[in-house]
Amino acid sequence: MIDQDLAARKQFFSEHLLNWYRTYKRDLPWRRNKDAYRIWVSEVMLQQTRVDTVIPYWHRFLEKFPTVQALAEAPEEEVLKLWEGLGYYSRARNLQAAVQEVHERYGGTVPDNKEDISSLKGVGPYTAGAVLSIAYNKPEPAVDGNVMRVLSRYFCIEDDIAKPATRPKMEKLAQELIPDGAAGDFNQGLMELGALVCTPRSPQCLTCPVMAHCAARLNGKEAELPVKTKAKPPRPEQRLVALIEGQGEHAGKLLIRQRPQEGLLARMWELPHVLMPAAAPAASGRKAASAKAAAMVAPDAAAAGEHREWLRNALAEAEHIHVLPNEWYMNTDHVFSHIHWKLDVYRCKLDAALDNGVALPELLPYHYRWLAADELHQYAFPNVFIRIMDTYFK
DNA sequence: AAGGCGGGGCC
DNA sequence: GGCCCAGCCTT
Repeated sequence: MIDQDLAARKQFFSEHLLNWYRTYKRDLPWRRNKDAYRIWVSEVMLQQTRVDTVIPYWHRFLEKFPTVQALAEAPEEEVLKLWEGLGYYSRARNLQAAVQEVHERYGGTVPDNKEDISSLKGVGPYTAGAVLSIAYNKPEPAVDGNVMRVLSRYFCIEDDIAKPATRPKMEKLAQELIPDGAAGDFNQGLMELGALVCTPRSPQCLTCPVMAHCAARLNGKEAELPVKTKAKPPRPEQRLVALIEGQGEHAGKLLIRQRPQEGLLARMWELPHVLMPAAAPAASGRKAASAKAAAMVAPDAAAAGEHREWLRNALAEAEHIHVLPNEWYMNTDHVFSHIHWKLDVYRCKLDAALDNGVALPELLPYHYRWLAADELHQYAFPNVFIRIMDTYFK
């Protein structure tokens, strides 16, 4: 394509996308004003998370922490609790740390320049560009997955968008397209088009404001673009969960623990569980009754016996929690991007004959506590454990 | 460059 | 029930 055609194609895109956005944009709560803090919170929540999921979280979060100062001074457990179920919990911890820095170093005003805002925890190229353009109308690109998909189609770019090296190229292009004085609306329009029209599968080209000059469409390649290598499948982990039921003064309660400070689901609460080493092929465990019904099939007797023994030994050795596992209760799955937990849950009692104290020293990796049904709201749990405990408490 | 880090929606 | 959606961090 000669330069003049490319320039015209860019000009057409910028103009028509901006007009389309201003006519059809959704009425989202964080679009009601230009408060940089409110927009920042929305952008962090929207990382890897859909708009419909984010809206109720955003309302609860802003109601509880309406200002930079309120979030800066909040206890971390409260922040984590309001993030419960959204996933990627480091986003919440990074956001609070960053807001504390804004409170202390910038007097509560979110920085309006690339260098300062990019130095904040959890603020990468996308979030920096989004806040600068949407809140301050600065001509900075905000390239997320939607934008890469839209640009790769409209300009028929065949670079693999899963490769980090593709990003700078897309950012340069996105910046060149920003119309004078309209960075915020244009950047939001790019993402809005990706979310509503130029969707990952079955793009709605006939309603697209820039279809007339879309290179992928003109070449019949809108379904093949963007090029994106697939992620590796998550590695499976068989885990055994102890549903430890209190007795005596703890009757009706379950034993829960808080995860370590760092790593997966850091500082979240959960039911105690242990990793079961990959079973030998001979004792693989579960009746292969039609794969479809596998959702709730008990392990066979031999596998359940191995499970109970492993659960008892592992909890005793690693945690000094001595349990007597009883009957299998349920199974469920929890899939992360990189791990696939297959959980078998066993009802357990503490072994009265052995050390069954649960006021354990801080030296242990986990911190244990008894939980009553009406105390569930006080702790932040990953959804998978909420499901199990809801089932148990009815 | 590659891997760690959650959870939900669509077909 | 298997497919997809992905920014920022650390290593």
